[in-house]
Amino acid sequence: MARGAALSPRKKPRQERSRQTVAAILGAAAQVLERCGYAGATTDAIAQRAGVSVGSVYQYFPNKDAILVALVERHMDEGSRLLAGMLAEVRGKPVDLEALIRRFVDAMMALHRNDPKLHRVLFEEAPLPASLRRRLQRYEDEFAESVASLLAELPGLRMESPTLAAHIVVRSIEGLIHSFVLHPPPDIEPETFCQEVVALLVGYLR
Amino acid sequence: MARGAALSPRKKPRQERSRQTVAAILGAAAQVLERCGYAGATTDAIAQRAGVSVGSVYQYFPNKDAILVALVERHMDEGSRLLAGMLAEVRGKPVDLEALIRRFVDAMMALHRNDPKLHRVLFEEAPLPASLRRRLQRYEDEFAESVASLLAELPGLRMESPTLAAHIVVRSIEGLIHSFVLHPPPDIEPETFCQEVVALLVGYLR
Amino acid sequence: MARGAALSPRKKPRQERSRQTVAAILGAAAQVLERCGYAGATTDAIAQRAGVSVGSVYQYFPNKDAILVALVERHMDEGSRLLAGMLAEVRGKPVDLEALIRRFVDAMMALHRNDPKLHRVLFEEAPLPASLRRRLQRYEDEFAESVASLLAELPGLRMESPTLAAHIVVRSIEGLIHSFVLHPPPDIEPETFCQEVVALLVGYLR
Amino acid sequence: MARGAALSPRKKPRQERSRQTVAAILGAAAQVLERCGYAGATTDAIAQRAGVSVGSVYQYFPNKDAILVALVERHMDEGSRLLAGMLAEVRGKPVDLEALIRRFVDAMMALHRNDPKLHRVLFEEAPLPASLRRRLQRYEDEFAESVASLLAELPGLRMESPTLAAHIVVRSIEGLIHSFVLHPPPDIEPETFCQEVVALLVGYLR
DNA sequence: AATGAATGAGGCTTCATTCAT
DNA sequence: CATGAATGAAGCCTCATTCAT
Repeated sequence: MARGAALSPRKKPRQERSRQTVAAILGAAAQVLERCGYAGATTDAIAQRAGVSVGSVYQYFPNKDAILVALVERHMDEGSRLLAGMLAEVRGKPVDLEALIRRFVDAMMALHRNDPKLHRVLFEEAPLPASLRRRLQRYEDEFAESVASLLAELPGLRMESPTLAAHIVVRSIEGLIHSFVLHPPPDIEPETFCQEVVALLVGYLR
Repeated sequence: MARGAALSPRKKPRQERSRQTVAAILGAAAQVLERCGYAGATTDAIAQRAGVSVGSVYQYFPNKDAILVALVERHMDEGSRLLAGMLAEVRGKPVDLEALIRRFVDAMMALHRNDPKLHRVLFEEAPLPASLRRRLQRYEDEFAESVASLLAELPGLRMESPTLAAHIVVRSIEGLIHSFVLHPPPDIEPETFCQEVVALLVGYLR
Repeated sequence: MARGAALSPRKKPRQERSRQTVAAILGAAAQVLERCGYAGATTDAIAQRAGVSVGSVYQYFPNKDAILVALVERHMDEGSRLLAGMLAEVRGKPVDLEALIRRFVDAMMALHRNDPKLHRVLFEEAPLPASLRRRLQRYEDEFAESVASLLAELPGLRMESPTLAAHIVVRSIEGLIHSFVLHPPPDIEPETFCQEVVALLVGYLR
Repeated sequence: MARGAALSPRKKPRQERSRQTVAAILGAAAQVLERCGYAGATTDAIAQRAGVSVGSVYQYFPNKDAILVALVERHMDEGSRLLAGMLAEVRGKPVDLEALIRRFVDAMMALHRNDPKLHRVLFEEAPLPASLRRRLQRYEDEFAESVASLLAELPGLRMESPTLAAHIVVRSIEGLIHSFVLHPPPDIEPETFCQEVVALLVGYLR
């Protein structure tokens, strides 16, 4: 990891062609990371798979890690859109606990189903720069806070601390689904699994 | 990572001196991995910290991966001893569900508290050879099976599938504690957290 | 540096606009060379500072060397105009030795004062193509010859060889002023320095 | 040029073999620099000419510039030994001005005769780190100071400022010989040239 | 067995130059 | 003609591994 160096994209693509190139690079990086892991994702491999030359990669990203960061950000954006959407949707009309949890589980499942391996490489294997790690942390904390306030408003739940409960909820959903998607246990259908996760948390909160 | 190469220690250390050297190398590798991450753990760094020369490292390990594998095995051994001990202890006398879960949680906590960072590097960041990954998987499955049969014997639990339940239990404990140790949420004591995890699972199973 | 390639400007700028562009590029190259040294003077940097695209640079110069060569030629032209002017002025009316040397020193000082750093980069740091180096050499020899014949005509000088004397004169003036401008010794005024150089050479020739 | 980075040798060679390797690398670097200039002196070229692999180069030098620095230091050492020796020799017994200057000229000639092109590349073409440039400057100033005090003690010299005179002496000798060695003017023998330089300075100082 | 010097493939990055728009 | 995106050879450097001592 380049320390303190520029990690943000180098140049905003002005022409249409450039935007395509950047997209191709990010897509290629995702594929290569998924297939070969962090160590195997060389800049040459990424460029080749993107169908461009290394030079083009460096026209838009100051170094290899910047590609990674861009990818993580793309994932974070997607994730936060999904979760924010879910929260907004839920906040409006009153829902019962089970429906709430189920939505949450579904959203998380959707988030992980796309490319679970890439997710793993990106968030576990890759040595992300500290700043990005902090942002991730902050983001997860905020999300947990939202869930906490949501739980606090639900009637009929006995909790000592909504914050603690929210943490447990957020992290067990995240952890369970992550592990399920990455190492699916034999003979268990996703739907069955999701129902069980919902049962786990409803039992906990009620 | 050299794939498909020999990964088992090159030579069984027969003499005392050799055994010490191997231990020193493994200890050094653990420290370096913890401090510098996977990328920073060069063979030179490990050798230096172990107080031996690179040549000596290759006297006992055929390649860098083998060190990593040995380290993972050491951790697995420790873990399986801990968990097996717990299972044995529990199997003898009848315990109630809560006590059972609590023991499990405590064991897992003990497993992670030692050097959480090393654990993370070893099991998430490092690109373990496929064979080892399979062994880890198999081991976890076996453990889940043990838990399943244990649960099946407990009276008063309504479960559709002990296997599924065991999976949920094993993975949520593992996931929650892992994340708690690595990214401790603000203002939450370990003890409080453990109690909450227990509550989560007891609520689920009962 | 591409050796043996075409080094003369690719296309004579016929139109006003082109001439401006070429001038802008040369000016930019001078600035960039001065600020960033030879290594830092990339074609992109030059184009950017000139306010044109790299493509445009290559419209007028077949390669990077050609820019450098043009710049050196510009400097040589300026220098030879200055020195030729001085020689012409001196040849007409009879001057005494001291005035002659003083003029020479002043001209050389004027030549170096403008942008000493650029001068250094251009003539020392940059790997000029051999052909240009030869031209520079030839030019300096011719100039020394002129000085030699001038000295030969001056009465009252005892010299074994006007050629040798001229060489000594030309090169010591050049060398002293070059070094003075680039690494000014502490607490010495330019004027004082010039007088001293004059004294040196007058003492030598008389 | 690596900024602020380590430029001093990486590892003191302990074994005899290492010392040979370091010597070979420095020698090779000198040759390559001389033949190919700064730009052409790639690490691979140096390693190849030294008969070792790139890796070996980096075992002893942290980066390419460190080789250059070592070379410059070697030259500086040689130079300062030569000049210091000359100064010491001269300080003891009383010498007349001409003999003094002559010694100086001879020493400088000796310094430049070895590998004049390398000298040029090293001190003019190569972008030396600022710290080294300062050391060079300081060294040259000290030497000029020594010469100044030497001159101050000589009887029968009329100088307004020994410091200024010393500067003129040091720099004109250095400049003239440098240029003579690098671009020898046609039909002038070194001995003739040296005598002329001596004449120049004796005429100046007396 | 131990040492540490030597190896060299391979990764990251730059930048002169070309070319499609 | 101008633009700036694309190219890719080539340079620097690292580090797992081997080998002479």
